[in-house]
Amino acid sequence: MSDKNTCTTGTLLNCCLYFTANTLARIMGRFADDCFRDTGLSPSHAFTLMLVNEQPEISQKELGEALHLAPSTMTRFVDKLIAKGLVQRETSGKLARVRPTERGKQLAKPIAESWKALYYKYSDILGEEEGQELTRIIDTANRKLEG
Amino acid sequence: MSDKNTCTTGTLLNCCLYFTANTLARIMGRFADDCFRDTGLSPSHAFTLMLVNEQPEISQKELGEALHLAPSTMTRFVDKLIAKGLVQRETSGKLARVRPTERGKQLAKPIAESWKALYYKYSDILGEEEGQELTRIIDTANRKLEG
DNA sequence: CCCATATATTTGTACATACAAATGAGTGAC
DNA sequence: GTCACTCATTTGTATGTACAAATATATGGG
Repeated sequence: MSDKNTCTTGTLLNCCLYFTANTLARIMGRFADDCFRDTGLSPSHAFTLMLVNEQPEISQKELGEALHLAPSTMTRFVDKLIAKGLVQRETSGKLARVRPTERGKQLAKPIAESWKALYYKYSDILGEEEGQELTRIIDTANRKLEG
Repeated sequence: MSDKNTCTTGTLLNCCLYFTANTLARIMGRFADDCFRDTGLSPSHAFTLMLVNEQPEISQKELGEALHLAPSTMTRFVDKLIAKGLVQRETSGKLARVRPTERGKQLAKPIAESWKALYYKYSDILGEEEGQELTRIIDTANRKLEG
């Protein structure tokens, strides 16, 4: 008769995908914050810069699509990266294209390393195979849910 | 040779648990916001009230543990529920116990219904079995990751 | 050429959440 | 009984993210 099996709402919450997904996201958020701390960027900003480094002149719309983030969020992200001197925004017509500065390019390697550290951090706990499997399953669900 | 298989960072992101977990959480957040809209509460606040209704005189610490949220976050949540006249805070010693008001109790049913609607909303897309399976897998991972 | 419409971005504002520091309350050693 | 310590809560402040409304640019029909 473990506590785990009594049917209180407390445990019922764990049967709710909204709830478990949010919990996982917050846990991973803490992990990622730790790993990316020495890049001086939050994980999302680091990912943004990573995409910009990889595809210079990418538009903000494209960034938003790649990151599944709202347009206004991309504006704030790019604003912040500009403030840190890591990218430039070049508005050509109605598009805003984003390009890395030299300092931005130099961050490519530290970001890649932080990202790898994050991968190992959760893989060490979940097991590498299981971690990948979990990621794959969630990704598949995301595609379905996004319609 | 679909685009899906080219190895750009854009697709690599989907192999990152931090990224996929966050994406899932945001998608589910939108679903939940929709479903809970007519309760007048955000999903997290609704869950908080649900726990209070189920275990009157629960302490904020216990609420935080059940919801995996930081103590300061619980203070804000309870503040908000008080402002809406749904719960009362009764500080006895160093503990803050929370109890539902009549209006809070009346919300129990609408909240339960919204919750069920949320369940069906994602189950319809993922399949009920698959949704449950996904939830279970994430919950298991959460337990491991929380240590 | 001008209007209607569609598209990309920006701005104002708001919400959920967290961390760190401050407060307030109980507890055990002496 | 007081001092040191721990614990629950609160407060100040900051971050990430979103929505809705505003703006700016393109585009196609007349």
